[in-house]
Amino acid sequence: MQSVRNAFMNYEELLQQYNIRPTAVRLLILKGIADFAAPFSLEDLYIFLDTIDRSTVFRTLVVFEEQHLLHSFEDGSGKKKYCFHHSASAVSTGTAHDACRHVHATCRVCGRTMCVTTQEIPIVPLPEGFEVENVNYVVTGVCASCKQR
Amino acid sequence: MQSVRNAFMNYEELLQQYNIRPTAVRLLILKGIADFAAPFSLEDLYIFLDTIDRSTVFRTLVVFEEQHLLHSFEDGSGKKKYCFHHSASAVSTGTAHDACRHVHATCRVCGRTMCVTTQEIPIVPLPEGFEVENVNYVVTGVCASCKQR
DNA sequence: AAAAATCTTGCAAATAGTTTGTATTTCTTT
DNA sequence: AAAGAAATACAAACTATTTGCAAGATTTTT
Repeated sequence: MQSVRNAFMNYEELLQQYNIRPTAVRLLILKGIADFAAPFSLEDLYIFLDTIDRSTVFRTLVVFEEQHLLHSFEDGSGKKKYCFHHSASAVSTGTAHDACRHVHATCRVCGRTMCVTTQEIPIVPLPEGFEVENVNYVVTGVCASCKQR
Repeated sequence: MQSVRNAFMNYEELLQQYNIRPTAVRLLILKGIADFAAPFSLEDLYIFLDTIDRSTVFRTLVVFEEQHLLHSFEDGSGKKKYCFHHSASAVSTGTAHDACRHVHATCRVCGRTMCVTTQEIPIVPLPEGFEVENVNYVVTGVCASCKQR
């Protein structure tokens, strides 16, 4: 699979790869998402896109997540955050393997969340018989640039 | 420090240890909390206590968390969850060491969240200069008893 | 012990964020 | 081109949290 952040990628094909009908609005929303370097909230995206209705943005995010183009998680900010999958397995496997496998670091001061992709989330032993579907590991604190000030 | 779950503990002393004035309402709320074997939401506690106002319960939880008697986290259910610290370090150190150090497992079917205290959360390398204050590791899936049905 | 100051609580309402109902528009298929 | 299906916008509902304020309780000061 091509990288979702490749500057030369074809957004239309990308949506089709994920079995999402590439409507005009969805392409606009996808382009908007690609402009975010870090996880974003519904609000972030809605403000950025400006002309598209909030409920449309919301329902589009639901579709994108259902089709595993995005994943969502909570970082403690009170707003659900979304981001692209960083692995390339989503389309090929279509299974639970497309769950998020990286750590998120949220700065309490500036509110930004970063993806920590240098290492996968370490697995811990769980209660007997618990079937894992998703793992969410969020570190909260103060980022380097906020600490200087 | 005595265990917060000791059946013979003195709730009044416990609050004082955490620098919380032990009012009648706070003692009722603390006793209510002690009846939950697993993390609970504001709503859980409010319904359980029944006679105490929701905003009072809320503000009490804020105080309990500020004084590090409880910690809170999000498990993806949309409701903030609270639970006692499982370590005994809170009073003695008074530092970031009283942050939650264990994994939570949430069942998508029954909605319950369990504390996985068999092992501490494994540490991962973070961006240069990031100062960790809190770590939240939540596994979502289906628990053993829900899987049987 | 009374008065003043501070903290706590209950009630009501505001806020924030997400989600849904429905009519209209757009797209796809026939 | 017409019919059917899907997507979108607008409005409003819903869920959970949070806050303003007045009344009550507790602590401190005089």
